[in-house]
Amino acid sequence: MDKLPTIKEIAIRLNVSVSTVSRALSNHPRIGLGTKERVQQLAKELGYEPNTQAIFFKQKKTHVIGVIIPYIREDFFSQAISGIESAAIEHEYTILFGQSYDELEREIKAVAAMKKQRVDGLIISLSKETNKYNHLEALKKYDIPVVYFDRVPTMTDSHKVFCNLYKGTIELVGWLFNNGYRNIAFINGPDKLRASKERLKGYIDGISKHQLKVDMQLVETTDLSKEGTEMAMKKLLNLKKLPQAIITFNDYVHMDATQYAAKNNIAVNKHIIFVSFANLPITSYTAFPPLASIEQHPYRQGEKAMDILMTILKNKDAQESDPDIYYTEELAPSLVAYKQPAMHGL
Amino acid sequence: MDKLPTIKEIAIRLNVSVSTVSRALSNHPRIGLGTKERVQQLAKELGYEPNTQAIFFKQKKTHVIGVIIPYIREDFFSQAISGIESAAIEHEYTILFGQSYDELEREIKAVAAMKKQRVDGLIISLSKETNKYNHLEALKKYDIPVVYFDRVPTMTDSHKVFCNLYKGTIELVGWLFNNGYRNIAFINGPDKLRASKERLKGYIDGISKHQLKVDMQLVETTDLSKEGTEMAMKKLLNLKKLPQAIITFNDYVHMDATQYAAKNNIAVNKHIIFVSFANLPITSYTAFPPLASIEQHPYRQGEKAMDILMTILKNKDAQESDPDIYYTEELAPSLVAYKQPAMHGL
DNA sequence: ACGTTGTGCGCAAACGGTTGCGCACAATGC
DNA sequence: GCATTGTGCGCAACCGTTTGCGCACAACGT
Repeated sequence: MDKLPTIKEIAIRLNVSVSTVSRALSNHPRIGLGTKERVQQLAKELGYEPNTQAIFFKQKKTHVIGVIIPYIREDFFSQAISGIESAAIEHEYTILFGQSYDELEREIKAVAAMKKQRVDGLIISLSKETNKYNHLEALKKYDIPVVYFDRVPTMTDSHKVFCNLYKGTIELVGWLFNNGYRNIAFINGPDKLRASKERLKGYIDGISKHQLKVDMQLVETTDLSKEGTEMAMKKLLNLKKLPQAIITFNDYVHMDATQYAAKNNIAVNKHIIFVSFANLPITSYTAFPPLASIEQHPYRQGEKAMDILMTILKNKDAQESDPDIYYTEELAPSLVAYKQPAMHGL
Repeated sequence: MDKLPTIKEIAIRLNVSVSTVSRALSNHPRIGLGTKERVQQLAKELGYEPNTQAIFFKQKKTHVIGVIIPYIREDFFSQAISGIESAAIEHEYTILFGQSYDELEREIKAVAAMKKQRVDGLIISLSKETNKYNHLEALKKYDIPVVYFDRVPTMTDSHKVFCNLYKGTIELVGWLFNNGYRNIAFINGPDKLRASKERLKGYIDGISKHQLKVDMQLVETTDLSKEGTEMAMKKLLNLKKLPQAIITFNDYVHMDATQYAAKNNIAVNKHIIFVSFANLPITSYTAFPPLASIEQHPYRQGEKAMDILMTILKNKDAQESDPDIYYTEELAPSLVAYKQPAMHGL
């Protein structure tokens, strides 16, 4: 409870000025050797530790970066934040944490909180609802750079890291094709999501690439709820010609879809095979794991986002900031095949 | 890039002193109505927002609390942090995030980082390795209160929130007994873990309570790795008399155990039924969900921990802090039964 | 002996606010 | 008419640290 030792304390005890103490501690050349030693000695004895709050305040820096994600419970985001943290530690930064729960309103509040705390930078994965960016533009006034990851905005004047799901989907279709599947269905996410648009484009181009006909009856969407997915599955299972394979939007949809299929007496991964996105570790324990999945490298996305942010901050310090440079890092997704599917339907 | 408006700015423009501006903005009674209005008007026009860093610095507060957990990827902890966050928002606090990855060394570094940032308080769930508390004791010097949750220390002079797993285990045994099971095995976690000790005590007392004989052959331990769990299962499946039910340390062990059992031609949840701890949402998608699970209320533990921390901080502000009061909140676990098991072996 | 250069250190401002105290003036009471 | 009380505002210190500048003194060259 007694006051922490300050530079002033040391100054008084040693009968020197605070500036001398400050310089002695930072090894300034103009300070005599003897004085330096006495200061450093006493500092050690007193267990002096500089008040970083005061320093940061003076430097107008906090050494804190904000991270806002939709849901920490989603494995994808907890991996991403781990990647961010690991990069942050290397640069001696710490992380201020906030969730948007996919709600714009919460996102705005979280951004405001970060602004209040004067974070040095912000890394964010946008909420599903985010359709305007005033709250994020506002950070420019405070000179707080923003790096987006995974759920990135459409505007080009922003720094971002993401996984190219267009290519990923093409790869997934290709893998199915190469394993002999032709009648490939797709349960996509909500239309307005960038992630959905990319996947759809990839699906269409992937199908076309192999000289197959794109049949929009094979494409359903889900709002990502269990019910939405079941409705989509119902339609697919009611088609005259049952699909041979189903691509799902992500592993959560996958799990709902396969569960529904199983309930409806489909031999999952035999009768119809399922492939997905996300590569959740947990799927290996599920009753019906996807036979292939597109890994989106959340950890690496997080690391990259932090690296970019650090570059921006360093440049800013060096007054070399060119406000017209925008960093974009596009990661290649990778297809993870869990098993070769038993050939079927050929 | 141009400077943010400060109180000084406003003072100069209005030709009043900074103190007047400061008071006008905080509605001090001694400031004339006219002046107040002019100040507030100009502040609005300029988009003035107080520099919280400066205020916090002066007040020696940060309005930030640190949270350190072992793994954010574990659903339990991501739920807990969500609970902490929700309570934090209510009190206008933000969260500085850190993981220990169950390593003491990392925990120490994370604590040091929090200390550096001068968090107002710390909420922590200890790493498995943590056997000494110097790094946490050190926070006392900085007057940073610590609240532990779930993985709490043994010492009594600490604030803590946890779920009584002793009672939970007794309940689990009782549920099995009531459903007709007698030959109940138990795969526990590492002996040194408090969580393991509690469960073991609960198991023994639960068994005894129903006039059954405690047979230590039915108790195995795992280091929580897949291999460790498989070894434990192997021993249990090799007993002359196969257990009728198996209690596992948590849902992760459960999944490894049931997977192993299935591979060895055990009809999981028929031949032997499985119950567990943790109540992961994901288990409902798994091939072999536990028939009952002990919910440990991570979200509520997080909320509670934050509430306690807030009480401590409030009292400290009011100078009413009695350093000898230690808050302990013991949550009752709840048993969640997924299905009534088909009666068996009677 | 005098200017030059180097060495060791202190003064004071600055970062952006808050706050105790005091001062000047007006209104009030008696 | 004089003391009292209230009103409106400014001065200056303070939080803990950094840093430009200047001062005093010594060592040096010539």
